[in-house]
Amino acid sequence: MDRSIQDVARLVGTTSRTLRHYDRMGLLPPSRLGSNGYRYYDDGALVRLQRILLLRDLGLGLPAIADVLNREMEPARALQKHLELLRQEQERLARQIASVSMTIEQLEGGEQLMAENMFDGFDHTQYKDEVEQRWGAEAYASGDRWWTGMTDTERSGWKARTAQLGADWTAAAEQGIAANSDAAQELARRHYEWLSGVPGLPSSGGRPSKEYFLGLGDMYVADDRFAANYGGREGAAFVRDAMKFFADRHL
Amino acid sequence: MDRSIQDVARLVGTTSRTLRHYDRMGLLPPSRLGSNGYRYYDDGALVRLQRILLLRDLGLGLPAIADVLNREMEPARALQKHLELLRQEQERLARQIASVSMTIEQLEGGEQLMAENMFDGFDHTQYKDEVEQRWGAEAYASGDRWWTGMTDTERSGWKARTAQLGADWTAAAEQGIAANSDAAQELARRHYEWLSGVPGLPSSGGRPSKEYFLGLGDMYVADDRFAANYGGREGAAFVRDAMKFFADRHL
DNA sequence: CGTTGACCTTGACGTTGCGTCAACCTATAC
DNA sequence: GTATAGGTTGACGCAACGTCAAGGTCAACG
Repeated sequence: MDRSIQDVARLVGTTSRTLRHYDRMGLLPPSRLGSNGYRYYDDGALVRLQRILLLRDLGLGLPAIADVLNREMEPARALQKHLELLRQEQERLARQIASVSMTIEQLEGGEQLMAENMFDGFDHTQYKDEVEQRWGAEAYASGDRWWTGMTDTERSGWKARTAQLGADWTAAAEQGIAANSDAAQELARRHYEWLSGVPGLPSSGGRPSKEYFLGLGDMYVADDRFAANYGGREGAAFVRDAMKFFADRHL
Repeated sequence: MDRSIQDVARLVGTTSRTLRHYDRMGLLPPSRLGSNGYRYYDDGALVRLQRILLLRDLGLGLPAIADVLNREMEPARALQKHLELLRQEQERLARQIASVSMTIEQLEGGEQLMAENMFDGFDHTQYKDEVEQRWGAEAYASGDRWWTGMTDTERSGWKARTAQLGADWTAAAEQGIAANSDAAQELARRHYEWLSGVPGLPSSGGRPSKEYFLGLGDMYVADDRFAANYGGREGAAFVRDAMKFFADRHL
């Protein structure tokens, strides 16, 4: 009752290459080896193969299948674990589909694929690593580029506010006004509002947290790429001081 | 204004390895190469990189991204094509989730992972290659093992009918009755009904097509693995004749 | 001027599950 | 004997990089 590798392959609807693969990785050794090196499979091997293919069709990986068949893991538990992965994949796909759909709409609305210099160096998602170290990875775990969810008008509006804010900060710094002056504090308030328009930041109740706001000010000074937007290090120091004053008062 | 590879990587939230990868595959060459071999990127390269990452986040493959950026394909059309793939993936996932969920329920209902010898050699999905050559691949394109969608009772019922049908055919063949006799035609009718319970077959209006039914009869004779279920080649020939008679009358 | 540490280079293997040759031996049938 | 089908062991390919490995370069510090 032993069958050759081709017989088995046709019988279960797969290929001999697959069976050799399963053999080499120890997932399904043939029940007998001919003196010529041929692989022969008996009914027991067939049953095991059917189980393998069943689990494979359910989407499990071969190592996971091996765990189940070698009784190193409860089938139900393995499937439960796998089910969660599948659900996550599905959610990821759903988000991606939404993003792609919106992007298509924007493109058909005559917009370019991406405005040049859209962020003017303000893209906070750039500082993924630094921020993650301070506030944990989950704040950025979504991985989506948040601005893909913005409409055309929203984006251009945000871009304009961003540029204006940077210019106003720079001007104020050059005038040498005090960080706790009303003008500087008004700028700090605008800065906070502007930040609130960036989803995905570490926030408490929909708005950036005090810790994030303060940390951000420090980064403006510490990082030249940021500082450049506020008139260099001195300007950035002024911004940071104003932000700290604002945060202590209102956050 | 040229930036080193690490600067760029941190700036956009990726790694230098990725940038080298994009360089080697021609997707994003550096704007300048130092005499020391260092890669330097200007603002133009940064814009291109941003577009690459945007499209990548939408799930496009790098070759597809290259097509878009090299203006060999309309962005909107590329995204539309991609959107269809995503939708198909999502449907596939949904079906898989349903299958996994049902399997878990069965397992928790105390059932084994799979009954041994469930198909008694009748599994038509075995003959994927042969049937695909005759009726096209799309009939089996779904790839799902249809019976995973059956409940416990459905499966055992189908299994019983299958075994009974094979036994009845064999008995009739051994009695030497005519293929166009009423008894043989009744068997042919039962065979057709039985086949109808196998989703995924090439059908016209929910039931197997005449072509499939006739081709199946031929295969019963031509293939010993099938013939064995009907009492060998002679029995299979009887079955085929009865099926042809039935098909000409009723299909 | 030497050293340290950060950053750069190319090269190559690993990942997942096989498909697809390539080169060569074996079994079966006419 | 030979044609044909089927068996064997490599080894590369795919997608998009992660991850060493080994070694050259650059800026700063003492």
